[in-house]
Amino acid sequence: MRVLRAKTRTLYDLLPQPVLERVLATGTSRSFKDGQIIQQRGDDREGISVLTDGQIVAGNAGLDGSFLVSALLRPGETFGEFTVMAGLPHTHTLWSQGETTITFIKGSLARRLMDEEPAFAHALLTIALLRNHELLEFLDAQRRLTLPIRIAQLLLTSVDSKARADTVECRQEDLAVTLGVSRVATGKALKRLERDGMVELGYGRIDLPDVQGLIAKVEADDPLFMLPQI
Amino acid sequence: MRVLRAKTRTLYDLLPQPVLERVLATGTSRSFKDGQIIQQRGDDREGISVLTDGQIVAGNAGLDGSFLVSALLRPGETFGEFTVMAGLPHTHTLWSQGETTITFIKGSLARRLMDEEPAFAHALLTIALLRNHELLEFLDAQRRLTLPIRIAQLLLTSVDSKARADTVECRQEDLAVTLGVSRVATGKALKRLERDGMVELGYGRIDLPDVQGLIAKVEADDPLFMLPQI
DNA sequence: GCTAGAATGCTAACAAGTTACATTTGATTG
DNA sequence: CAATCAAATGTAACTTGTTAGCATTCTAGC
Repeated sequence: MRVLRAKTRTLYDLLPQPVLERVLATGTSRSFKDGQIIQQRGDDREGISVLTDGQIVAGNAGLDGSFLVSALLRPGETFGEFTVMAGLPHTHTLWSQGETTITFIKGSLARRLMDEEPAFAHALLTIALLRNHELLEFLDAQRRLTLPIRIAQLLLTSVDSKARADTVECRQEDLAVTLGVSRVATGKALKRLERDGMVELGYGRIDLPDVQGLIAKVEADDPLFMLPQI
Repeated sequence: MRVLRAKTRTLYDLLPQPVLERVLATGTSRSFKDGQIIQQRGDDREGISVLTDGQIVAGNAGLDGSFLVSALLRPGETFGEFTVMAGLPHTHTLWSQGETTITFIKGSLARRLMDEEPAFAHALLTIALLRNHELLEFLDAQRRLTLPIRIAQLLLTSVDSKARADTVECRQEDLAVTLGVSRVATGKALKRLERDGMVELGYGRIDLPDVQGLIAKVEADDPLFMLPQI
């Protein structure tokens, strides 16, 4: 599955090298094969995990047992912080996509580390706030914007915003999963964008023949839409 | 408007008194009359604000200009942290409900304060993680659970979980706003709960004649549903 | 070239939410 | 103590998204 999500800042970007090394050295490394369950919704094992290699899918079972994806994690991203700071159980079931490795820092060690390395606490705060921002924007978009516009926003995150035209290699299914809607709805919305000349649909790819026009269209509905500039 | 939301931990709960006093003394106090705009979506003024008195509604305009509420803030709650730590603009327009007072700590001072008072950084991290958790649970519930169940969860947050029966004084509109759905959808869902004998609808009030039964019903769909235990 | 599996397209029936408008409720008042 | 009116709730027509099933198109690999 292709990850479609704006790149976020992670521990790798936010910590000075020596601190990062100390953090990773404090934890213990664990590896998972493709499709293994890393943790279950409701687990209350206290600790902070850093994904060091591979990819993780986060989600939960719906009422009918089907699995609903909530997020995709990439190397450098962390999870489980709130088990340490807030004593809350894990909200999501995580499973590995391909070979993955995580570094697990158990609660007591994590707390000590935060006291001794203010930069660590600082980085975790920044990450939590960024994630918060992302969640709020997502929720907001879901309420305020139509599906075609949300799809356009998502496509634009994987594109050179200066380009005149570009191509995104992804399946409609990938878009659907990230936005939490069905593939059928995604297909319909893409067709509407195609009628407006904003995209051209291919097999496993979507061409954006007029990136600037698409940006303008999105900004007309969401004036504060900004492409991530990290 | 009645606030329907589980009580969360705030700076007031998380900071030792002397630190709290220092934090509040570092900022400057501002007051707003009922209905005044405190900040606009997109503002990028850096600073952390603490709501010290009154109530704030957060939301944004939809495509048609109508206002969509995203959150209700209560005394002790903070906002704007990510303008300081992540350099991001405000996601929501805020406006005061009734007379409100906030304490605004501008970016540079907030950063210094976090360095000098680790407890402050610590508390902000806890708050951010709790909010994260709340947002993830909300998003998750929205995808996985039906509206009647989500409404039941919400009603149960304002009720004595030990009681046999109880009453919630709120308008259907209040429930609708907190869940981000229309009042009509809320009414329909409540009717379904009424047919199941789980609620009795009044004018500006909802009776829960069988609190334990309602809890059981919710837990059947969301086994990890837990009443807030602060 | 063929072909099989993957991805997309289409349809129909249904579910759930929205908007706009109608009705009921209960506090206020002459 | 009716009459009134704004607040709250209810109803109906419509929109959008969902599921399910199947048809079609694409492409990597034989």
